[in-house]
Amino acid sequence: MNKYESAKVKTEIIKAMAHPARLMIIESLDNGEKLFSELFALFDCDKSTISKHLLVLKNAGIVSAQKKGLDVLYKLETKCIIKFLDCINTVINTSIKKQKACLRCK
Amino acid sequence: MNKYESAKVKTEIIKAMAHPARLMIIESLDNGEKLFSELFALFDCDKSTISKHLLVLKNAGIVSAQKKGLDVLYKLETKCIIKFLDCINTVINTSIKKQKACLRCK
DNA sequence: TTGCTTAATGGTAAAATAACCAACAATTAA
DNA sequence: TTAATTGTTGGTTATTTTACCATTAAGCAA
Repeated sequence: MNKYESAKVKTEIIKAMAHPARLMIIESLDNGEKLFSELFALFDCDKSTISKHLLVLKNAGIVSAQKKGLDVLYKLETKCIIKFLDCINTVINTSIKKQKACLRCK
Repeated sequence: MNKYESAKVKTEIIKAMAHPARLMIIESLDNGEKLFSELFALFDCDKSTISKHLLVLKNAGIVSAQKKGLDVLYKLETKCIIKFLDCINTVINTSIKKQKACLRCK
């Protein structure tokens, strides 16, 4: 597998995180496993939309699903995902700092 | 700013990472700053394509650019991005392990 | 069984993303 | 100045992603 193909595999997982709803699902699941109905309640959109977002996360190996009667229990497969979000905040804060510094110069 | 908007800001950065070429650029810049020409040499595509990928990374605050004569020097703004890639590998390895376990069951 | 509830799937249209080519802007060297 | 080189931007087309609606499948309860 060449470098590009190797990078492509990684981006499949990153792409799965690259949607506000899916990111919120991940953050929510970090506090413990949740039922589909609980996750769905976080959003104001069609049930099928959330179901498909969860499918994307499942296919990426980020979450796993388990039937519980009529409902489905979802849980996070790897905790490290959350640590990354701290880094994202660093990027955001760095950008904000630079913008402010830039304003002072003008 | 509500939770969805907050998540949206974060996904802007994640989306910037969610392309094989951009991920390779990030990984390359982790070894030190690079000229555009050096980064471009990693790929087999149009120069404008790479230029636009770099613009995406710059807009996300992941890299910064500095003119050096005819060339442009790019560098990584935050090192933590790289640590995340370790996590991605964990997700991949976990998935592979599960697949193998699944095969044994059948 | 017969409804009732809930998540998942199929289909479609709109929006976002990505790649190429062509043209441009900036810099260097003759 | 003029010509050559290099990175960026504009424009177009093809692909991918996303959200909704309608339908289906699975499980529960009367």
